[in-house]
Amino acid sequence: MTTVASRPAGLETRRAILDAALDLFSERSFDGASTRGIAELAGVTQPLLNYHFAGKEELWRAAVDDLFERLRTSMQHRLSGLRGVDEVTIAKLMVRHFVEFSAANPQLHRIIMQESKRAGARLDWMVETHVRPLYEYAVAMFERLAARGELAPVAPAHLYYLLTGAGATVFVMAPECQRLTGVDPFAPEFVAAHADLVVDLLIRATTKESV
Amino acid sequence: MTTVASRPAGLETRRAILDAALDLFSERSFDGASTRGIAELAGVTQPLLNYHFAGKEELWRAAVDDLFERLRTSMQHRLSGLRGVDEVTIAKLMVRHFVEFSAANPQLHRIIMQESKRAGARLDWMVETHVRPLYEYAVAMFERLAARGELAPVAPAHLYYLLTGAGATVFVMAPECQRLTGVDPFAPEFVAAHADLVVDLLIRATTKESV
DNA sequence: GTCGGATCTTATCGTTCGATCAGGTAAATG
DNA sequence: CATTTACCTGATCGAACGATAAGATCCGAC
Repeated sequence: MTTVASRPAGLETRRAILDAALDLFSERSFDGASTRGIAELAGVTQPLLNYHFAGKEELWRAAVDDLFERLRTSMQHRLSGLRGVDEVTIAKLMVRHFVEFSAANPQLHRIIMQESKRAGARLDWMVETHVRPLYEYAVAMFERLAARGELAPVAPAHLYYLLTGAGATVFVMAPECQRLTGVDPFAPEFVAAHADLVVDLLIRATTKESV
Repeated sequence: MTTVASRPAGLETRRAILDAALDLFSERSFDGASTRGIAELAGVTQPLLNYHFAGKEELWRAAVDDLFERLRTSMQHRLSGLRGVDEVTIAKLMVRHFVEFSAANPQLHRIIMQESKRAGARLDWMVETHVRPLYEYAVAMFERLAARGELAPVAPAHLYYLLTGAGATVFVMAPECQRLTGVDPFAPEFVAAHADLVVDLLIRATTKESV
């Protein structure tokens, strides 16, 4: 915690600001999160945000960049060393990792859902920079599974939003879930059970005979 | 449009304000929607909001009341005149109506998701006033279906958020869906197909043998 | 016809917002 | 030791926020 090292004290500060920004942006939306609130949560003064980032919009982009980067690296790490495994198993593993990541990082879909409600520059940037590559990857996987007869040839838009909606919503709405059901959706047992259900959902509910 | 009638000119204004408030609150969150923006969308001046409603918070509550009231009445209307129909059919019909209502009124889950991200007075009020009755009804239905062997005895929190997440997310995120996939999720064919998938998902993916 | 309450507007209040400026401190450099 | 540079803070700007006060308008009642 105490700044010890040579020069790069700014890197720790930058990280603290990014983490605080991610929390507040995801929880209170872009407009609802004030730069003063982010600064307070990060333990710094407000003008420091403008020293490290060009402005509020730029800070938001940096936080979102950082979040998607974590998703990519964690997914790659999870799937590394899987040579020769059949694609159905890989698909199940990816869905499972997606659910677990959504539980460990509820900010991801909170921000995505927030921005996706409204067309605009932030949504355009987020989609083209971060979401589309994931979507294209998922679509390609859907198509390979459908060609093998493992998945019904349902339009990818349906499958994609069924997957993200079913897998992430309960973690996005964790405070409501806690209050409404008394269940903590971040509890490891709940996350594991939910991942099982979503995997079953996507793989079994859309097998060829079913739809 | 032109105010014809006797006295209640205020009722039309009140309705215009409520509609505008619902659109902006759901799209830009409570903090992101300004009273001036709502007034402009409603075609009135900003102080008029404080004449018809006690304040921004009160306006938000009135708009949410109105929205949930529409959900209740439309559901009752859809289910009226269904005597002697077996419960599985009723359940399917309710899921279908839920998806269709979510498509016709994307504000519903936009507001629910927005407020559910963060504990607070607005979430508490919304859950206890509007969400809990729906949840209790759904849980009772899950339990009856499970007792008949039509549904696996999965914890209701999973089923509830699978249903709402799978059924509503694509409409909440309609602008992203449009830009990402080129598909308009509000198109009648898309809504119908999505409702089919969700019904299948909930009824078939959780039959006893599956989980 | 005029009176009274309901409806709506103009002007403005104090607060908070994001951003900037001028300066200050401390570590690296010569 | 003197100077420079990276990092950080206090003070403050104009704009936008939610709210209110004071008054205009209009319609039904008597």
